[in-house]
Amino acid sequence: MTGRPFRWVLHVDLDQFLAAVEVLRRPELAGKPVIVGGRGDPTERAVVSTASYEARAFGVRSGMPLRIAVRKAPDAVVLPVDRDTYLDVSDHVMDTLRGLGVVVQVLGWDEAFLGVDADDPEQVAHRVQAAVLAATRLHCSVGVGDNKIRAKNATGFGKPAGVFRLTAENWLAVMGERPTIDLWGVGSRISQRLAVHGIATVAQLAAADLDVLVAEFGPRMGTWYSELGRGDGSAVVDDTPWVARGHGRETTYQRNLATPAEIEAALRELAAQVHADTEAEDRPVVRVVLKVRYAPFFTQTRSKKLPAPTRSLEEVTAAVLDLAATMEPGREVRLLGVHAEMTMPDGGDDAEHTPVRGHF
DNA sequence: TCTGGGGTCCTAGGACCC
DNA sequence: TCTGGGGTCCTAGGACCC
Repeated sequence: MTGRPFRWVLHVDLDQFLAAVEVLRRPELAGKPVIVGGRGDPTERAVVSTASYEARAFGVRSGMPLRIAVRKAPDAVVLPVDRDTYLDVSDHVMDTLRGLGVVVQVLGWDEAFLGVDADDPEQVAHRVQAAVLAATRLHCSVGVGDNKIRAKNATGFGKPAGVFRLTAENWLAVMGERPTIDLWGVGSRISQRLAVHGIATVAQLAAADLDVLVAEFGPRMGTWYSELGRGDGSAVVDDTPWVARGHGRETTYQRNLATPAEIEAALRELAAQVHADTEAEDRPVVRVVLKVRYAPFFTQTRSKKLPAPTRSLEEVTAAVLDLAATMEPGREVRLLGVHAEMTMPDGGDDAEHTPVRGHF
């Protein structure tokens, strides 16, 4: 199945997902500030994955260093990230959604687009919320849109546990005066570059000269940002299971690596882990990427297409060590990452591509 | 304040060929 | 001696998302 456009797109987003799952299995945490991040040790180099609403009241945000978070909320309970549990709960949620007879496009652990042709999408949204709550005791918010962009942007207005509709009719009224960074796919850098051209709000982006955007961002991204400003986009919902283009492993070391021997040992370990991930999918590696973050904060990447696709750990490791030979000698290494791109299975690359990166 | 780990996609520019 | 224009492939780096 390759997906089709729907009359309505629903964007379902679980509220404070990781923190909510932790509270479910430890009911005594209900109502308390809860922070999920790293290994649960706020003295380590790690960041917040999710904070409960009570912790957010202290100014804790996801992506914030754990050390800073506990300074803001000293009484918060800090818990380690438990990926396997969240994945199990996520599967249960997605199965529940599929059980409602809608087309489900999974976006992440706690998010999905639903394709709906009903006359009353809010009624479907409330049915979705009730079903998810009954099956998992988790609350979710639902954005209703006439395409995926509007549905995705609508969800935030429904939080927590609500429903909000955003269509061509009310897009500018609701979004027009908001800063461009509120758009899905516009981050701090792009919003700054837009501001240089006098584009600070969504309405200004919607009215901006396409030539200016294309000159600044290129033909593809310029056109994309122009559409984003108007809320235009695809209403195709596709339930084809996601096939990863590659796998990577990254480690930030609690103490920087200094000697060539410890760096090589770390690279061999990462290469072996990545290789195991590609083996598990039974697809050969076509390209390897090495990412190095030198202390304190300077990142380099090196990549290399392999002469031929390979399944050999020795060849993958050799390519990684080859790339590592260009690393700067004598500098302390804070982070190492090894990423492997794999061949795509036949017909696995015909999905609709969106310049919003990283959804899966 | 000091920045994780899992990803994807886009662009610029160099090398090379005709 | 001075050197166009188009295409493709590849790498490095940037930006964004959850």
